[in-house]
Amino acid sequence: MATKEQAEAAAQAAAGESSTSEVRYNPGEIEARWQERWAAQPDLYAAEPASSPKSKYYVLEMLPYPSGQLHMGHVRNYAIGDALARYMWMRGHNVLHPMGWDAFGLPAENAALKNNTPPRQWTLQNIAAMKRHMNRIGLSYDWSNEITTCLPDYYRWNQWFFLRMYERGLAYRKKSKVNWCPQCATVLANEQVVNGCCWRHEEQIVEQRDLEQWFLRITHYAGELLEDLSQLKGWPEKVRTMQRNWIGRSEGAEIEFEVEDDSVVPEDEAKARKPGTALLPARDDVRGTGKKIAVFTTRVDTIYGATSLQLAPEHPLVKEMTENDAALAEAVAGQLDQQKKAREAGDVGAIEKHGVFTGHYAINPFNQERLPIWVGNYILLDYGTGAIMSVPAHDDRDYDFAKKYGLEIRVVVLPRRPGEGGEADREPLLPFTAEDSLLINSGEFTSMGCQEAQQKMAGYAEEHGFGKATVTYRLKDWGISRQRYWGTPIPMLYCAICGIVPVPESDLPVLLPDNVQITQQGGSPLAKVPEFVNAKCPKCGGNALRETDTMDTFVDSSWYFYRYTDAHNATAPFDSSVVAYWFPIDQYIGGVEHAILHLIYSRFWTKVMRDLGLVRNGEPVERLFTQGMVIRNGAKMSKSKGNVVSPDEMIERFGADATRMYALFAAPPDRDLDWQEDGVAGISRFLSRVYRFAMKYGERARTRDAPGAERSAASQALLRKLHQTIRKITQDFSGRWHFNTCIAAIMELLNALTAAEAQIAAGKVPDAVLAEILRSLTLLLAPFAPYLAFELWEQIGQKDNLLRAAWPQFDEALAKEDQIEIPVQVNGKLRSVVTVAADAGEDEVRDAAMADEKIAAFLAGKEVARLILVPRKLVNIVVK
RNA sequence: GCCCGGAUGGCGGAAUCGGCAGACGCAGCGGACUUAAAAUCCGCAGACUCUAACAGGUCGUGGGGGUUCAAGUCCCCCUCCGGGCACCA
Repeated sequence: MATKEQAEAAAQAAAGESSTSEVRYNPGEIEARWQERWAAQPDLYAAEPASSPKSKYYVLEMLPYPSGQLHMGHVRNYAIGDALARYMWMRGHNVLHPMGWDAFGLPAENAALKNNTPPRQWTLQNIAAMKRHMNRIGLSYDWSNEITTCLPDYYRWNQWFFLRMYERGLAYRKKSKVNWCPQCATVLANEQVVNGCCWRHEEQIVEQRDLEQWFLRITHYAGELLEDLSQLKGWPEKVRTMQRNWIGRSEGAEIEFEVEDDSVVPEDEAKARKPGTALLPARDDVRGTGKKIAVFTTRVDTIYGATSLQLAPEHPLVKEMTENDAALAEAVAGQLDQQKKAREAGDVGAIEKHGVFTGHYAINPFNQERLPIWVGNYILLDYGTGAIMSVPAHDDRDYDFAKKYGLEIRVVVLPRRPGEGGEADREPLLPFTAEDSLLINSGEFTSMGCQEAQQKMAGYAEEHGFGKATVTYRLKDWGISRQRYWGTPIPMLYCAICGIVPVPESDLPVLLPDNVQITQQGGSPLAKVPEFVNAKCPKCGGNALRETDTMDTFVDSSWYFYRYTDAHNATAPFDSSVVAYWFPIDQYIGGVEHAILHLIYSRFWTKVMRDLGLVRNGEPVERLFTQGMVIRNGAKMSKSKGNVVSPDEMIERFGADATRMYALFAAPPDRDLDWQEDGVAGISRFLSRVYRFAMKYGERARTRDAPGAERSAASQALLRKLHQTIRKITQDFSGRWHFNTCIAAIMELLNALTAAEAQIAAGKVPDAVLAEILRSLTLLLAPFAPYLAFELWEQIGQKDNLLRAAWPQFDEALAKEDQIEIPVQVNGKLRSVVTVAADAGEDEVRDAAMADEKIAAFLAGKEVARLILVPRKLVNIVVK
């Protein structure tokens, strides 16, 4: 180790030299120069054709909405993808790294209203601006397959896919309750409703409206979407869990209860019936009406404990019952109203349970008991069958409800073991919901375990024709109709004679007209354009009306990454053989906010395309990476919080290299990143030190001499550090992606170089060694600071394209330390450190430890009970 | 309520397999260079404690317990923060 005096002498020597040949790192000048040169080589980052002998690597960042502004979240996302793309090129892969624009959507219409600029013009201007910003950052995109989703050469294929789905029954129209955002003046998908509010307008309560809508049958793939999640080993567990919950598979049984025929009920009994009465025993003269109520349950084993049926207020049978019962109609209407108010209050979970007795009864098919039929506000129409059997003893919600209305609570399951729910084989604490338990009072199923009973009872129901085992999903079909202008027209016609008629494929694309008056009033703006609306029916030639709704913009982003492989194809969405070469995407990078919406739709679309015979892969993305948010002053950067730092300003002050490198250095990429401007200045200082060092010794690094065999200790040490750095970064790229520590390692390498500067200046490090170090250092920097790397590459006399230069190989022999420090502990406490040869044997290490003065002092007069020696790690001496 | 993350110096973070806690950077302090400043370079730097100094000691990774020769890392319990889902039968 150098003494303080030596170090100061070296510093003085170095300082003296640099003052005579003052070089300054000027990122503005360097980056402007390289940008010009890169702009002159449009195919610099172009992927090679599928015939390339190289192995393919498809790296993709989520395409942005062209708001016109890049924010730090974008910079971080793209810096990660760009580092990976550049690394993969240098590793000899054929890299596809495309970019495009998610260009349809409401902001363009809002901007049109505000500035009186047509959406198309506004969007295309923004795209041009954002593309300039991306190029300024120095991102290695292959623009030859750029996609703009609002242009007809792209959206015609949305229409084409829609027709294919329509032919297969995967696209259909139905009237349904839909989520309506008054501010967007359009329908929202279930996935776009957050806490009962609009995803774009956090304060806006979503209303329910009845509308005719187009749906895509994503539920057809619910099972597969769920099962295939287990194949996605390269996806974050968090995202897989979120999708699993969203799909929400429940195994259970559907059981039909027949409604009792009221006309045969004796008059006195009928009079006795009041809301809240308990169930009635089985009667011999009971007759069914033939009307059935199907319920879905995951606990068919508890069916002997059912003491009422509960229907959703919107259930069709309730509608029927209220027709001749004004009092009931009023009660149900009140209930719906309350429900709506509670939902608007926000906290759905806290809504008090509420019910109305309908006056009717149904028959439990297992024991012929007669269950009162209620309308319960906690029953959801669109889950399961919209009706349940209520088993108060064994369900939390049913228990609350029964307590409130005094319904009978009948225990049919006992705990097997003490602990959960009370003592074994005794009446449990209610409600008792554990399933590892035993049935009682359940006819022939008594004394079975719950799981066994579930199977047997579902089988019994099926045998007797009143039910079956079934699976229910939470996932619902994807409503894609939007009453907006700036989207893909849905290629459908309504003919007075022929009904719904698809636009023939030869008539695609259905062009979105330009001259449209945009208003925020309800209804699609396209409906006010007669030239668009009025068409001829392709079947009968008569007058027909066009569908005036447009598609959800998530349709655009569900398959865009396929189009990137063949964006100019005019006869098909893409060439399947080219897709077969590039897919699946090797690495997809984006924000976790798309964990459900975009990433489920994309998986669905891929499965549809596979079934259409267009692609062979069943999943679009092999590995997914979700980067953390960019935070400043403890909150996510946002205009409303006033803590936004603009990338432009950072680039202006410190350069693109420093800005993007800081985005990788400040935190591991999967964690949130705290933006500190002083940190960017620190990176800029580091790049400046690299630049000055390289410029000072660049001339010597131009040597063509091969490194000689004889090397000074200084060269050995530097080469060791170099190869350790290469090893660290290479390994990190292959999995962990902790670019923050990669950059730290490059800093350490530079620190070692400047610490050895006196020896370097004195010629103790041969030029050939210096050349190897500078070349490798430049290559290591290339994924993170491409401008500086290209500049230095040239300055040290390299002529070939840096991006195609081979990534440096590390040499284990050179990376190996010849001496290592072994910590020595006594009773687990660090007492000394001994230095031994790296290949020292156990005896040698033990002897060195025992011989150490400090250790000897600790051992004096004590008995060594045990000695633990971990090779190359540590020695721990246990004494009594 | 349920399911995932996370908590380490003044700050961002490091410690990849149970083996020297705090790499690297920021901010800070001291110094060199300078007429001066900026820039640059060198050095110091978890807390407490002992010492004139050298050297040393104790404590320390949100809190409490445990396993182990050894725990930021593994196990159990708890607190706080962030995210997702939520009357899903």
